[in-house]
Amino acid sequence: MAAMGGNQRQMMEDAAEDKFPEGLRVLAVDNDRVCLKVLEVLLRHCKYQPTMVMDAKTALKMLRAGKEQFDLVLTDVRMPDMDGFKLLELIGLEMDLPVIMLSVDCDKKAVMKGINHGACDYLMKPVHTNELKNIWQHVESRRRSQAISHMGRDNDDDQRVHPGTLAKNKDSKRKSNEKDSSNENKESTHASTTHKNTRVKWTTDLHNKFLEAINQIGLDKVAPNKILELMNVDCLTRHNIASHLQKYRLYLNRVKPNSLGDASERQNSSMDNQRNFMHNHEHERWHVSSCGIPSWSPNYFGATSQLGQLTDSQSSLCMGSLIHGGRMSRYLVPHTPDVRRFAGSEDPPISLDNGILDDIMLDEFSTYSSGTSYVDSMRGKLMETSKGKSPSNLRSYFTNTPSGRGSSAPTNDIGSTSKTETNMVNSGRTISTGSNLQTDSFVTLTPMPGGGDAAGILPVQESMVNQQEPSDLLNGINAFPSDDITNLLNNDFIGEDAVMDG
DNA sequence: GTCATAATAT
DNA sequence: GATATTATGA
Repeated sequence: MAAMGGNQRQMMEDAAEDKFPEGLRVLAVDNDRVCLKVLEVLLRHCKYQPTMVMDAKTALKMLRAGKEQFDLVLTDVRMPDMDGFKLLELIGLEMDLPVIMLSVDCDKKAVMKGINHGACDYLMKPVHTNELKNIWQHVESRRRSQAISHMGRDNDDDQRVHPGTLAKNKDSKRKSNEKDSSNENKESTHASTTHKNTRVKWTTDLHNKFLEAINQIGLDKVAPNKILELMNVDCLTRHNIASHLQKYRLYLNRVKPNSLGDASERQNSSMDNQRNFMHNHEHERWHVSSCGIPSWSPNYFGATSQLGQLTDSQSSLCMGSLIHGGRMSRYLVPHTPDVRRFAGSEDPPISLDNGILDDIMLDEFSTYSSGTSYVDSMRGKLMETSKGKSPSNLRSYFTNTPSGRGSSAPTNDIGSTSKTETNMVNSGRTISTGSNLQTDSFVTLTPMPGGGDAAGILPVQESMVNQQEPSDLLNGINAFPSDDITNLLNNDFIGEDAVMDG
């Protein structure tokens, strides 16, 4: 690594001298035909090789296609289909290319926005030849910094550079794939448009699409390629899906381990339950879960982050209700996006007329609020917790993932883990009762292996959730104390007839 | 297509 | 440092 010094540097310099500024390949994007023409003339005048495009989407397509290699992108800020900032952002995400913004607007904010989004320069229109003469420097300096960053690495012969601003590429150990991409790169000395292997962030939207696809296919027939097809999302690969699917399955296994009891029997009875449930709770089943909150963490499939995402006021609303001996339904209120409606009111409307679910629920809660010894003891613990003891040990029961550092065999843990989880459900619930938990500890409540996970699995279509009546949501959520209910909820995803409404 | 595990992010 | 998430390779 350190052995590189002179030689490579010299080569870089040579390359730079050979190629810049002449022949710099510039992709210019502007929806204004006249501006574009002027720009083209100027660029040619500067001995660059301009390619002119009138809209950002086309530009992006060209860049993604990679047929032509570009060294730099010049883009207008204001464009109808996709503005320059968006284009800038996407380029930053997917490839390493210097982007220069063009605008008639010399507003400081706009400039800052451009720079913050990763633009390497911001030029005012009309652009002058002198300014264009210098743009090659951005390419050169970027190239240098790339080379330097490569010098710090062993034998890493590809052209990838720093992580992008919005997504980081992993560019360390790459094996067979690496060869492929470096071969591609050899087609041209300009590697600028090489795509980064971005790390996919599974946002709620993405996950919803994923679930939607699974629902369409049926969990038993599901396969990465099919999902990929149905999801129809650019930039996603089969591998991305496979990885996510793997995680999803692990999750399902964890919350509904087949190791407990007779799997087929369980399945059948749950299916019956499911039908009943679907009949009575046609809406709840899909709405229980999703909060429509953009980022799911730490337990994506469990609803863990839902409370984690709550604002302070929402959290305190939870606490308030709980502390006052409220029923479960109350503290669940904040799970819904509709909580804001209640933020200022004492009692959200709660209806509990959902037959079996509510009976179960009421049973559960009457027991728990009337103070059995078990509950009392747990409450005691709770109070300790709320006095500052970290409940993280409890949390681990809920957030426990079978994969530590990838080395453990997930399936081995499942049986025992989930059993523990099940046992912990009550304590989890109790915890929530009395303490003024921090959001973090609160989070532990939701992913109960029972309905909690059902809630987690169900993250579908936030819009639906948003429209949902709080009472519906509550009824759905309230289902989770019951194991049976839990099963049937889980079966919404497992059964073939799990169809998402809407 | 699935799984185990490595790499990376939090 | 532990854990979660995602990528990768078999």
